[in-house]
Amino acid sequence: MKKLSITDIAKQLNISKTTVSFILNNRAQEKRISEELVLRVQNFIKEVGYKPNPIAQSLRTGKTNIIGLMVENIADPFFAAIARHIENKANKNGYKIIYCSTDNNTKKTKGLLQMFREQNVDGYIIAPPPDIEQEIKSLIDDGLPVVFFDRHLPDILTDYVEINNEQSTLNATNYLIKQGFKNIAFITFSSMQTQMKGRLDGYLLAMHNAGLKPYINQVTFDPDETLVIQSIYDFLKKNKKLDAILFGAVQAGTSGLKALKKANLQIPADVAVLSFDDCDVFELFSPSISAIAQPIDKIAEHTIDLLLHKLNNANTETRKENITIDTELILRESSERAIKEN
Amino acid sequence: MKKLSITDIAKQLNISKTTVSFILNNRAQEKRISEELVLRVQNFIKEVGYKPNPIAQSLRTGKTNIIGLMVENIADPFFAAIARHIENKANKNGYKIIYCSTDNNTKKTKGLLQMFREQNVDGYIIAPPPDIEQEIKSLIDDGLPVVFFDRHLPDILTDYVEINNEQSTLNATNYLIKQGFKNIAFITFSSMQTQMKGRLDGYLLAMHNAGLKPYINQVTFDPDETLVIQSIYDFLKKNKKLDAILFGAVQAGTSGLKALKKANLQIPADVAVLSFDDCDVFELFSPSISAIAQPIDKIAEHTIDLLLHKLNNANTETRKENITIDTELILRESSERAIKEN
DNA sequence: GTGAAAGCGCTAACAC
DNA sequence: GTGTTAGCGCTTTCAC
Repeated sequence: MKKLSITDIAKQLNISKTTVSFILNNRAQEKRISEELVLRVQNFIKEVGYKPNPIAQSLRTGKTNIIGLMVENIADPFFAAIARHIENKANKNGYKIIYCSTDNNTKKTKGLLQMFREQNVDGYIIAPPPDIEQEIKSLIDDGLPVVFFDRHLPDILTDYVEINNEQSTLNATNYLIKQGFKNIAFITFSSMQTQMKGRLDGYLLAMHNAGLKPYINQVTFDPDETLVIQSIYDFLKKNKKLDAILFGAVQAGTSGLKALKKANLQIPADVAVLSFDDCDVFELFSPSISAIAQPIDKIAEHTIDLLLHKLNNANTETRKENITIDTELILRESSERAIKEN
Repeated sequence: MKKLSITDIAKQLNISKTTVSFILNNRAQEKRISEELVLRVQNFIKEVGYKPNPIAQSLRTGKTNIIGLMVENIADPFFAAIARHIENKANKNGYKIIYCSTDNNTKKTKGLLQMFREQNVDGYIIAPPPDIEQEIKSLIDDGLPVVFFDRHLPDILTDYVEINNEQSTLNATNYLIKQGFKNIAFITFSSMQTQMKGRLDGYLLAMHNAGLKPYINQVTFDPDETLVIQSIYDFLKKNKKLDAILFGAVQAGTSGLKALKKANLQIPADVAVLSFDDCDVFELFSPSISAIAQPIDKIAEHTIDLLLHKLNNANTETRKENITIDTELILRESSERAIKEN
């Protein structure tokens, strides 16, 4: 059973395919096609279950109704959750999502970007890796809508959605300071990307304001978690005076907890813990883990909204929107000042 | 700067686009095009950076090089990890992935399936929801390659990759029995799908073999986790004799742990715990949580391999492959028989 | 108000 | 060995 084409429809109804096309694209009124014919066509189409071939439409119009989503890693719970929300809303608006994981790797991303371009995706949602400015610029120059999330590129003028990274770690660090902790470390992945820089800055500012000495451990990210754990473990061994740790990312946090376990340090008696990113099970830990929760729904919602808006208003406006969203500091047991027994 | 088309290439080289097309599609030898011309064309193409328009190719050939991936929920760590592996391998083989989340909802899935069909995806990787047999059958009848994973539909003859669900819970339950537990509950989501049925069967078989009375709690899945927790909590309150629990899915497990905390039950002193699906942080819990680990990499690898194979050997063979993969029982503290103090 | 026809970029049957 | 040409299914200009 071959699929019907617009020509088949036209033939069977003894009209031209132009007319069918106009009716299909809601231009019947504009083209002053008789109410009656419109109805006849619509009924017939529904009856035989005809659907226009989107590939032919794409070839003709240059629009694919596909959005390219580039996350760091789709297996990462944060990005997976973002992907879920974006998918929902995109589908509702007639868009499909092609995704890919950049691994935050510049070279890989260039290849993926090329793939998306060849595929002619209509718009891009990207958590950009470093040093990708040139390729993004070329995208934008060609009039393709691009929205960043989670981080941005300072040299690129485009819409983006971020959380208030600096304020978040500032608040968290201030809280730890108020609890009476003095030797507070910041453990994170080494990165010069905006989100990570913001988090580091917030921590440094709080420590500076309080006149405290900062302890920073920037771990090189590695897919092999044992290396990360070892690196944090070594840092802990070298800095025995630490009484609190702020983790700059959830992967650093969980690896850090494993390192703390390995070092046999009690939380929060020996060292208090607070991690960026909340995670379902943190409340189940003993002690439960304090966290800076990102409002993932909001981030995703704003991101896809921004892109859909650009998609619907091509070239209408060039104003770039930058949205900053607040995080929530969730205080649990791990960051409480314990009464030391002496 | 307009993109070049094959016609432009042909014109600039003063040859016909057929020749260019043949060279592009590696049919130069077969068509006996001179070595020299081939080289000239290839160099020119590389020089100007020409890439064929995949949409025009699709329209012409009916192939899109897109794989449709239907998971239950892309935000679920299991499915996200699967998606990651499939993406990797698909990209390496020149395929892109369009994904969607079915929510295990039949009606929603029908719509998504329709969307994929309209989009003309080349092949399907699906974790099928219930009652979708008709639509899948129609897919297969139309010659479209379909591979299931995580579960299958007994009435549909197609390739699938699953784990050994029944054996997994059989082993786990037997382990608990050997530890000396007598009142072992199985808490899971109510579902008649093959994977869930297998897990239930394994548990029942083990209990039956040991002459023990089964305690089953089949919770209705709800995105609002508090309802799940409450339901498990109620079950715990009604069955105070329980000394061990086997959870049939990781979401049941984490919700269950929250219910146990709420009920103020100590693990494993009051009740031992073992959960289907391992999760990064289970080893960090106090006590650490025992789990049945699915080899996600293997599942994904076999699944995409099966599909790629079908894609490359269209119609060559109709033999269906069903792959069953073993799980790993990871024993930690939560399932150890505690020495009760009396 | 409706239809003929061009053309989006590509592949491949067929001609020479 | 290479070129001509028909179409894949659709949108849209232009003519009537």
